[in-house]
Amino acid sequence: MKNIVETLKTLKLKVTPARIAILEIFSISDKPLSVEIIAKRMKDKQINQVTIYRTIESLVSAGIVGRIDLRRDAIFYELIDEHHHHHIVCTKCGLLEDFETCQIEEVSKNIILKSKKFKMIQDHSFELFGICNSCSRKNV
Amino acid sequence: MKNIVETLKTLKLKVTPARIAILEIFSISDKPLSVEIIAKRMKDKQINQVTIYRTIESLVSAGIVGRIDLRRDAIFYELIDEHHHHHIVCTKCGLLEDFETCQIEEVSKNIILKSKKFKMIQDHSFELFGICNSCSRKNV
DNA sequence: TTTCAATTGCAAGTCGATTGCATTTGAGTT
DNA sequence: AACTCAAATGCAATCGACTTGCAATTGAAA
Repeated sequence: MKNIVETLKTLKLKVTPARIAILEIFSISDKPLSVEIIAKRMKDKQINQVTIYRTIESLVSAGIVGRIDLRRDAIFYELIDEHHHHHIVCTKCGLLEDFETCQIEEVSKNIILKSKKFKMIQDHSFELFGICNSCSRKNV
Repeated sequence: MKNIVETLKTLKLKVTPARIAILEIFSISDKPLSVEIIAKRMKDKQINQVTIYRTIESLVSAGIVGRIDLRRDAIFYELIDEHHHHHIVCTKCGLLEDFETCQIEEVSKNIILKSKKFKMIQDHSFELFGICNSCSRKNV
């Protein structure tokens, strides 16, 4: 992500402390984040948790943040950047690994061509769930 | 799904009214169901909503029911049957369309071969999200 | 500097899902 | 057929992620 203020202006979103802070946190993180995690990383700044929820919602609507269901306690979010990727999640400990695949886009295209009820896809989910090597060894 | 009682016995699960009722509902439904929907379809039978939650959990653990996040209010579930499929979801009205694709299994295999932190995948999510033709026309 | 919709904080509320506990029950054992 | 006990169930209470109402504040355009 380039300059955060510029990005917000381009999107015609008001430049507010909450948006800047949250986008900063996203841009230095290489992992999807939950509202709870974001709140912890903002402890110094005085920003209400409700504001985090609403700010993220505005960023999702603006199309620069994506929502991910990792089958954990809360919803996770991450910046939608040029490196489109997906995740493998450990169902025991939550460990994440990214992977990139361009095949999903092809699959989606094929599917939409065959669909009778849909002509256009906005988004997709594709996450893998397993037990990481570390948890496997622990044999929990 | 063949005989429900036989299935439960094979899985070493007790044959209880709740399990039978829920598996019956699943087996006549061609769509994923939420706990709320299942509860409605069981109004005649006297089965507590908590029991539905716990029964579904046992069926998920036993590996015959799968959990699906359709980005709706609640989690959805459906029988894991021979026709492995995924869904396109209308983000406006929730309309569902199934699709089958064997390509996802291939993609998963390729990914796991490259992974450093995982050697085995249990499950995956793959759903498409869009606006259905009907909602498009309404231009909401 | 004026204006006003958008944003924010606070408190309260919503609602899907979970938990504790006493009771019941399925199914193996005697 | 009676015995045994872990598993399953119902009820009430609770949790916790998320949402909403409302008044106060603020970003940014006029």
